[in-house]
Amino acid sequence: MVKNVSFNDARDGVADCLKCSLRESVLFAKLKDEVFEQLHDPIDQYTLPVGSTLYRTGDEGGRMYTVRSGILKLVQYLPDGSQRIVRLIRSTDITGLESILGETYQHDAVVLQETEVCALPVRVVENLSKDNPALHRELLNRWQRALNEADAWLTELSTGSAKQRVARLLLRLVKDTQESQCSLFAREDMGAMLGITTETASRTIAEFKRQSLLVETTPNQFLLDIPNLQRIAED
Amino acid sequence: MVKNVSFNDARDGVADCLKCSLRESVLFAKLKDEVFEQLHDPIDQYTLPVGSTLYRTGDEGGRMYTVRSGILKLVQYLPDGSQRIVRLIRSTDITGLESILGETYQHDAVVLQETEVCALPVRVVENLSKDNPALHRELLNRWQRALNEADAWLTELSTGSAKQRVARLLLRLVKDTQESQCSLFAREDMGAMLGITTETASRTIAEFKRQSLLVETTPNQFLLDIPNLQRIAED
DNA sequence: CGCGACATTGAGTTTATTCAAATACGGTGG
DNA sequence: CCACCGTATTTGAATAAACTCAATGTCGCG
Repeated sequence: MVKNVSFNDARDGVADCLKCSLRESVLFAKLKDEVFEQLHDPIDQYTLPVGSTLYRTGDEGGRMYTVRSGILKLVQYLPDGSQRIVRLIRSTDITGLESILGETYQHDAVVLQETEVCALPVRVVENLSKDNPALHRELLNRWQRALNEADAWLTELSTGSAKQRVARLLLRLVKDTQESQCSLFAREDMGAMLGITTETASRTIAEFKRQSLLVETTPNQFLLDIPNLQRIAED
Repeated sequence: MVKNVSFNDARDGVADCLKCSLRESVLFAKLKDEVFEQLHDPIDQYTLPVGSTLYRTGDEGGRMYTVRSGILKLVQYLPDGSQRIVRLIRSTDITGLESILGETYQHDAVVLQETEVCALPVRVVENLSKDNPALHRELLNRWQRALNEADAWLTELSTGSAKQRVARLLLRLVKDTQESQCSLFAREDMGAMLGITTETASRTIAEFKRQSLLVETTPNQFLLDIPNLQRIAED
């Protein structure tokens, strides 16, 4: 069990959106330079260590977050206390969208790999989207993206045998990148993503290693045998 | 396997939104009467029989649908052809939201109980939402609602033992209604909702019946023993 | 070096799946 | 109205998969 670290003191400073290296792929991609200069509400940047919590279920955040780098898990809990990871948030993703509706956060957002985020006050996003149809449309896109992701987790990661699920998770982790290289999560987290136990996750990964479907190049960096993993994922 | 029935000939006519009995709870709830009178694009109404398909994955629909009555399943398919039901759509729900982004539909939408829908052309919704912040906000709400639902299916309906999942599904089916009464789906569909086999779904339901957790009052109408189902769902 | 956290492995048990058979059910046509 | 057909449900038995609980290994860090 990972201890809860707050991120109060992780503030790096005010982001310079104009010079943002992710400007192309971020929520604000379509905005003109002039618009940024109207921003009097500053956009804060944070760096969050592994195990820290960006926000918690039920918090009244009032902020959405753009992830610049790193990985977060969105976690929900069952009445019996067991956890289920419902989504991963990665570079260029946005999380906490629900706060724009005035809702409290629906998940715990916990850092799996050191993460840099920009905090966007809801007020700012609302104002901007009011007279920026492009931004507004981008918001809808993000919502739909989250929904597609949620559906994919159901269909791909919560259906079929443990071997299939693990294979599909691995393929998902490298899909975007050209590389067939990726790093893995703690077995407990993999279990919580796939709806299987920690032990089953571990056994499956261990077996994949023995079959050279996974080869560890450097610590926690794995090369995947994509064709054979695909065969497992599909049949 | 249910045969595919198109709904081409199911058109009932043009809806009279002003007199809509669901006006309060529908996407257009907050619109003023005058606005409806500006609608030159008519809103068609359809009645769909069980087993028919409202839209298919990949269709370029250009329409969203408000469900007036009945139940639809949203289905996705795995490469091996097996199906997974990712959500149910019921009275006052909207489906096909993705079409407002110009995307094709992400699911097959298949009728489980005779369903009445109103078809909203994307063009109409876009125009209305342009100068109706309330409608616009309602759209966002619907998106978030779908997302919450997707997450809940993952957490509640795809986690834990078959007994727990079935119990949670049953509780979900009566949650909105005051009654502890509900009708059940085909076992094959229940399996596809819960990520279990048809046989396991059947065995579990049969066992619940023997334990009087479910009592059939009239054909396919069941009274639920909610407290005991809750016990099963949670432990 | 040794501690603590995590990963792996083992053995036994439970649960779910598979494949097959039997039963119930709804609707149709005689 | 009843017999019959096709479909869905239920049940059975054997098998396979995943889970539980416990022990052992491994790795990084103080």
